[in-house]
Amino acid sequence: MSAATDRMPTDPRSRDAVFLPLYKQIKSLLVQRLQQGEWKPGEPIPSELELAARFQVSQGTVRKAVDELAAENLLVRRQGKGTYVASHQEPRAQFRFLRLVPDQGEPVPTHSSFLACRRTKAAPDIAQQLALRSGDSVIYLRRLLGAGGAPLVLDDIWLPASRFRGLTPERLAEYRGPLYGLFESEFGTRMIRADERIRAVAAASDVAALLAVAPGSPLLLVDRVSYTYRDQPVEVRRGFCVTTDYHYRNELF
Amino acid sequence: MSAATDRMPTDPRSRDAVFLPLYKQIKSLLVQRLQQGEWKPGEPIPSELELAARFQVSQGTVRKAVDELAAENLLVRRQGKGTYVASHQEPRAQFRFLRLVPDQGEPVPTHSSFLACRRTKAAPDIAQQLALRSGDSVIYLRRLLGAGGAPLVLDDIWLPASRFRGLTPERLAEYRGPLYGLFESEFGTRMIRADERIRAVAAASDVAALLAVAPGSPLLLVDRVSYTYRDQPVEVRRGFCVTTDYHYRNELF
DNA sequence: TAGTGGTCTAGACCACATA
DNA sequence: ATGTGGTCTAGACCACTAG
Repeated sequence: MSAATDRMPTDPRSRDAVFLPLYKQIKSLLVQRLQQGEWKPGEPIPSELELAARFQVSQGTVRKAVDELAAENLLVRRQGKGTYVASHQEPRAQFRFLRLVPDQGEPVPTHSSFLACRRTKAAPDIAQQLALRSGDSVIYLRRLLGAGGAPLVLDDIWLPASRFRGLTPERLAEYRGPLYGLFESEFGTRMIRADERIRAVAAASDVAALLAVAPGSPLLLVDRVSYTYRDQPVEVRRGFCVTTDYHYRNELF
Repeated sequence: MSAATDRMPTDPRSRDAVFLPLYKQIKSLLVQRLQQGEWKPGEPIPSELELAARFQVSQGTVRKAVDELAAENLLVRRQGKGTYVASHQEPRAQFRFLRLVPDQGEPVPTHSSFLACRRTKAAPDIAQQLALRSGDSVIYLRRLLGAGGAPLVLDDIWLPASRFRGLTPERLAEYRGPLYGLFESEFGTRMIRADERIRAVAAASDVAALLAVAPGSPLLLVDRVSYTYRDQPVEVRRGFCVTTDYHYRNELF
């Protein structure tokens, strides 16, 4: 076969003829299957040779598609074993979204307690960020995260109710592990990436009380919007962080 | 030729026989040449075919090495033209290390004024971060960054004096453009990556005065260590940021 | 021993930029 | 028309894992 040419000729009839490489198309098909849950987090996907046969392309083309998905943390390659759907359950991925680390020493296991879990109507700004209509149902959570006895982060979280139907205070109380692990295993929603906006603010009195700091203390405010496959927003999170013994780490490339 | 085998046999004599792929070796050679300044920022490197001939490997192997260096922002590929050494001068790379953006609207050009530029001895913590001996000479800069008339960031910067010999207040005053652009074109030192530690602090009175905020106001404190090729630390920077109309943006993958 | 991903090669052709 | 990077293929062999 003569490579890409026969498959995707630049069509002279369409005026905005777009060249889409084969491996991008394969990549898109793989994401589609991930989204549909054909392969679940933690499970292996078919081998490269099998995928190549299924999609009628060479192994090299499948490889390039899988390479990119692995680089984006959607898949995890394991030499000699296979390629697996990434999961928030694996310890390896635990700290990918947790940037707050102690100034000294190793990260200490955190303890989370939920102060609120209820269904409400989305305020305009929350609705907009979740790509919902204003007034659509959302689930609101308030969570206090502590490390080594001291309060560390107060999170307000909003989730689209449609996607997280059945998320109750009881489910939250009994669940152990990261929140994103619960979301992916219980609700089939896997967080892929997130955008954050960070600023310094003075602690309001209610927040200060919960975090056991003086009102007006400087806090790190982290506004996050999380996305699942295909850039679908699925979580809005606002966290107030005490950064006296912790800091937000970041690596710039 | 029979691929990797003949070139790098897993040596049974050495007990910790390490398999180093050919393309990793090529990559290392390319970084070495970049570090030595054989090709300067903004300049093209030889074509893939020429590099393949020079290193006696196939084009595909060179390609894989270059692909990784491009992914790490050391090189920039331009289809039909060639592969270039990345540069802080290009507008494309301007915002790679500038994460502070306005809450609304497009980034406004900033104005920087230098409040200090002198040679001193490195304090222990600075020396340690720059991999120097305590008491080695460093250049200390203090810079006030403003946007749209209002002060935005106060930066304290420490640089190893040996690498930046000849950096004077006059040179700083007359230079236009990003600081990293000056470093790379005038001192042959190109910043590759940086580690940051972020926290919220209350403004001390002197800092508050310079930033035109009330003492005790919450500020974003960004501690940065920048590295050049081969993970050599070359800059320590401590920035106090006013985040009332600006925020630090971050993307998590 | 078999199966998986990882590396390397050689060659063909395409898209893009420039002269 | 030429040269560059970009895509695709087919096949060989290596490293790693597990039954």
